[in-house]
Amino acid sequence: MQSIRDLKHNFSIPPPTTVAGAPDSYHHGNIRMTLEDAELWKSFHEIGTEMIITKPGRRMFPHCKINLSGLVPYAKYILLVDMVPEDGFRYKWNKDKWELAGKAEPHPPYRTYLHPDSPAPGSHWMKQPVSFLKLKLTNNALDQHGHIILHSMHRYHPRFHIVQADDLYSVRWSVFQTFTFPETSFTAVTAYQNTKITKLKIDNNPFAKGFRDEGTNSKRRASRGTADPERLSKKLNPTTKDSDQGSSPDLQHSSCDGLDEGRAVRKDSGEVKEERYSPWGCVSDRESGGNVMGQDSPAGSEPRDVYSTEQLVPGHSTYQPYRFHEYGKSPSPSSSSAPGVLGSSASRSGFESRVPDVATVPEHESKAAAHESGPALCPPPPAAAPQDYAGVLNMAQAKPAILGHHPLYTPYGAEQALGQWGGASSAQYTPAPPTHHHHHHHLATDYSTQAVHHSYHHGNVTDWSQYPLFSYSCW
DNA sequence: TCCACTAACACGTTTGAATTGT
DNA sequence: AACAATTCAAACGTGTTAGTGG
Repeated sequence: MQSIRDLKHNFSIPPPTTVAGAPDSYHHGNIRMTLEDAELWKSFHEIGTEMIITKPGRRMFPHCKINLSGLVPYAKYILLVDMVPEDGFRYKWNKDKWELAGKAEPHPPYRTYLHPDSPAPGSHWMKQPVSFLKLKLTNNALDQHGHIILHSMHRYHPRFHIVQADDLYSVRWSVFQTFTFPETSFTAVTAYQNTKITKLKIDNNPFAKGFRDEGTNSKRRASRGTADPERLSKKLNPTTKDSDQGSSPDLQHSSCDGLDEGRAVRKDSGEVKEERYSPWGCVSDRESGGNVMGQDSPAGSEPRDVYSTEQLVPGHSTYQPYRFHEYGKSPSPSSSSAPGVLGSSASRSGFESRVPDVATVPEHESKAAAHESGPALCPPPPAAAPQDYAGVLNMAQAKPAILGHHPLYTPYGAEQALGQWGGASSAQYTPAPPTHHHHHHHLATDYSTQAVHHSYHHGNVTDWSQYPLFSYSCW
């Protein structure tokens, strides 16, 4: 194993790769996905995007918004988003740049965000940009709100998954396609490190508008010094938002993450990466990330391999290894020829794969689900019946239809569900049992129990499988 | 002392129920 | 009575900053 010293080797995060002549979108088969607000993303990417993660959960900014086309209008699809590590390292902000600070820590429970409109017909997804505004990131490994859990000072990038399925129960049997956009990579932080990023956020995020006025800041600063008694009392007011659990309320907003209305569709996004592995591939355990990446120089393309190497594609015997040249070379700004990326992609058939082992847990419907189906389903061996792959998903107001009348595993609605959440099989993260029921509107998969492998395991599966969309927990 | 992180803050934005208008 | 438009208070989403803990 390399020492941190070796790893550092004068390393610093290089300027983001500049996309030159890259396609503004990419499509698997007939499906085409483009990133909305690509320019904004790029402006952040050029500086080094940082996403704040807090205990209660924090939204992303820019937030993920995509355009879709090529879907079968009448076929139903489910959209999912998850975050995967960029590499196997931990970073630190030193002076004015990012530096390696060692190997990445074991990743916390994996969760996947389900777009609240899911499932919806292709026509619905295509008629306007699809935003994931309500997606929240947290650094709380014990989070019970279903937010995506990340480590601070680690780098990640979102993956967008499109699954053709009538409901979450058929996801496992459905064809899914995954897309990623280089410019959406970011470093998770608990406090902004690069002031340029802070400024960009303030200038572009409406919610940060209050900080554009310097006078306001100074004023606040002044009042802060004198612990105003009134303020303190105000804090005690029941109506005051609870900073810790306060995030739950937002989940109650029914208008969340819907499709953006009347928004102009921009298609000038940068190069689009596509991943052909199966996010649902078998899970071995997080360590592989470190192992795989740990050997390589961060400056090289290797780090990328953590998520770009060949993936298990259940149902496809012709799976081929695939590597993202560009994406992996963040250090080399020049390597921007997007064509290479696409060119390197293997056979198109590889883009599709079966989605196995999917268990869903629509939160806001957890109660109903619990009623209908009762407690968690603890399935038999993997690769068996649908129920076998009970997973934990935090769903943002997923349509009740998703649950349909199928039995569900409810992480929040049912106590036992939570047990799975923490993962009896997860030695590292063992969230405390829920003390109360929540209406969870996020659908997230908890991968804390990654020891399980499904039977679709392909011969040359790689460590990629450690980043599945769904966990095979519950047993 | 340094670093990562947290909680409390102030304040603009957004939400959504109540109210008013057609 | 039904629906649309408007109001407005509460909740939410922000970056800041002092304080905490290792």
